[in-house]
Amino acid sequence: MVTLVHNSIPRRIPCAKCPLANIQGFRKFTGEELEFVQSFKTGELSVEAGTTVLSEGSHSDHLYTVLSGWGFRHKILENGRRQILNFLLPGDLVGLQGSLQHEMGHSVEALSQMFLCVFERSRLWDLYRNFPGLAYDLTWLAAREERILDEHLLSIGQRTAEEGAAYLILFLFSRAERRGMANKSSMEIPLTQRHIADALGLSLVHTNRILNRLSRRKVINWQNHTLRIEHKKLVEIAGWVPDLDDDRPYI
Amino acid sequence: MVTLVHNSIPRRIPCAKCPLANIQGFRKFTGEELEFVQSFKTGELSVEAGTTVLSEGSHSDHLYTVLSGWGFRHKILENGRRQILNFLLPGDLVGLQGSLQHEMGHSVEALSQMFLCVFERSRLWDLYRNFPGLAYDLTWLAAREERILDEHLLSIGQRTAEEGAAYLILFLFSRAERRGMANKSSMEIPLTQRHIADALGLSLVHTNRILNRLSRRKVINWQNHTLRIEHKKLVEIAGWVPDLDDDRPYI
DNA sequence: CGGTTGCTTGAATATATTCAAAGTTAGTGG
DNA sequence: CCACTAACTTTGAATATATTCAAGCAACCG
Repeated sequence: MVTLVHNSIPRRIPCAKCPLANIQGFRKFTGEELEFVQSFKTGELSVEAGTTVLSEGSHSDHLYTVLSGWGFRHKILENGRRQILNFLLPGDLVGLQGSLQHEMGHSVEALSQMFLCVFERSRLWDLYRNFPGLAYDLTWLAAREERILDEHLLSIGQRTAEEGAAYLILFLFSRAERRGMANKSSMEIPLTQRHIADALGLSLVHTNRILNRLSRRKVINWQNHTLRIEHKKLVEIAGWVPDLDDDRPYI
Repeated sequence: MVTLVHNSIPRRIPCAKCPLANIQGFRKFTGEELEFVQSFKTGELSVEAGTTVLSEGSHSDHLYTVLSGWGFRHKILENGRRQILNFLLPGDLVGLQGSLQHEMGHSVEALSQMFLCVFERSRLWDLYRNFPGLAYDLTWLAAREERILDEHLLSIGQRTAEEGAAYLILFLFSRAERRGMANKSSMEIPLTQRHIADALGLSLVHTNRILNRLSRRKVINWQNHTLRIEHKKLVEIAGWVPDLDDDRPYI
């Protein structure tokens, strides 16, 4: 299922022409950093929707940056219940945890076709020794992920099902918007209600009823794979506080 | 409420005699690192139980390492509901997130008297530039926190209340044990049921019933502030998988 | 003591799950 | 083009899980 890039995107994008560089709000590399990152990068990976990119408990020699497409991180209990931990969008780093520790603590699955940049774990130490700016970025990315997880924990633990759903939708929307994958009120979204349920820790049936309630009240409109939102209403329901970030780095 | 150290621990512990260094499983510094950390450290802080050490939304010029005592990180919704995100024990880093980003995304409160090492945020960049090993450690610590949060998310989202409680108790126990603050089956624990409830995202009443059920079945015994556990039974209920860590760093 | 904090219990209610079944949609192959 | 399948969504009904409200109890502290 895992295949090398062959068609729509050239086999090897030079980092100088990284498509992520054009996204507003993403940090720019210095010349030396760019040169290093180019050598750190050993290839590209293309996976189809539904593919498992990394498995919990495995040990990977690579880490990745999402170039395009959607994915998610998750963990599964022995009884089969699945918790979606976070969603992955372009610019997100994949597998850092597994690179620092023995094994991956979670699995990663593609929600749409994804293109990923492949980096060599073995050269991570070079990065730390010679590129403190990039090292700082890695910590920054880990700290931001921590912040997102904090917020999700707050959502699942303390918000009502409806508030949590509203929050999650706004979260996905704002992340997509920043990457130019959504406009003010509508976006293409490759999730099913099952994913929402597993991210919120709710049953599929209950999630369906909550989403329908929001639809009937014209807060959202989710059809085919496009989601339209009434931003103002959602913000009110979710108690959303926008997060003003620094220029965000990627590698 | 925040006071400088004055009595039981001397005003300034030299890093060479850091009490954390004696804890088994904690990483040792090289000579140069030690020298830097000593200069990075600008003081110590002692706080009483109940003190808020850092507040969500604030901007702190310091970061901290817990030298002794218990604390917790949390976030609060406008309606007053509180989610405990994680607990803090000796060796844990406090406020890294706030040092990398504009503001703290969560608050930190002491559960017992705590002693903390105080570091200067402004010198963080020196650390990255000159001590790649320490920089790596910071990323490692952030990645480990991420892993813990992943697990908590799994717990709250997918485990039953009883499984979640069992998991949380084992989690606290294993962390305390590694620091020599617990023996095989019993420990001093400064939490109330309110803290357990807020960490699990359950109401106080329900948490009480769940804990009593575990008590009646002789799985746990929690009286005064000491907790005794039947390790084997808890592991079975929680579906606990021990995490074999590297030597863990601290700063 | 009196006041506060934390634990416990019952009863009523609300929220969410499970089970079961049917409706919808998109894709596949004859 | 239709029949068929698979994946996803929707609904109802029964049940389980968890919350809220209210009250009482115990321990501790000044």
